[in-house]
Amino acid sequence: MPELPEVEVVRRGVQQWASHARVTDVEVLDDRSLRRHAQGPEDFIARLAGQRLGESYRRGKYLWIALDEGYLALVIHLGMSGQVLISDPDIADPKHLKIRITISKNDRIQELRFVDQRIFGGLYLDTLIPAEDHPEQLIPATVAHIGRDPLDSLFDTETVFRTLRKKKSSLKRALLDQSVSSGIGNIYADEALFRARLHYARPTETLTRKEVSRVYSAAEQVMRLALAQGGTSFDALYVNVNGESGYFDRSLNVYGREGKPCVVCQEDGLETLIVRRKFMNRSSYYCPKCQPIPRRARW
DNA sequence: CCTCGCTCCTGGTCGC
DNA sequence: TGCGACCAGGAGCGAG
Repeated sequence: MPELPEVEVVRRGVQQWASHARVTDVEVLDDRSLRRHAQGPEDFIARLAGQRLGESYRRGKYLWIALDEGYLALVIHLGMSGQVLISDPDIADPKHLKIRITISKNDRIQELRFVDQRIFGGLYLDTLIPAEDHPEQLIPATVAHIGRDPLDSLFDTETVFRTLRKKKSSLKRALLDQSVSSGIGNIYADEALFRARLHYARPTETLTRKEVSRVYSAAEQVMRLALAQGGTSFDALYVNVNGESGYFDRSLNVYGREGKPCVVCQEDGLETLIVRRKFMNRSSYYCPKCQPIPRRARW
């Protein structure tokens, strides 16, 4: 499943191959992949066709390409299984192809193909508005409520700390809450908690500034590591913008490691086994020794 | 306003 | 071998 590092890889690919190209044709093969585009496929096609694409941006797992005209952006969310492929038109359509955007750049015709098996992702056109905390930056209106992600240079730990102190929730729930900070999914939430030696059921209002800093720094670190390795994925569904799979599972220390020894404990000569628990209807992995259950846990 | 559980969707896997 | 149950999960939405 695409996590933030994969989305950043896709953004870079889109920037290289699609930015400053002209849209010559748009084909919607499955209306369900037009997420949130209430006006329907005809409107999407009519407004996108003929446009010149501008720069590519990202916040959390939202990716968008600004259009040269009209303060509009083509917003892309990969969801669970979305892929963006840049292909020559003579290459056969892949399975689950949902939207085809034919582009022309330097007299070369290519296709930006949106492929999605589970249809949790999708595309839509949205208006660009100034970001509230930094009005020089433009952001799609539907993405404006999303917090900055840990890779954003304007990400502010102090703001997050104050937000968490006011909340009555659990730490993992807050990590996954996209209005607090964006781009942290189930996998990186578990990895960040493990590295910060904090338990997911820790009540947010009891967190110290130091602990908040630790867990978000950990999230940033593990995502930068993934990015340096070309994206995290152990799901063959994920393919980057040029159609190449990314692999990174060896760098995950807890996620998916139920019953396997904790790598930190192992260095101390202890054999603690990673535990899996149901939390928020999702799997959570943690080390019972490194991440003890807090005295006043909030499930 | 805040918190939290439900829901969308498909394909792979497992037990009987 | 067939079939149903279950699992994976981002994020919007609405109930309380």
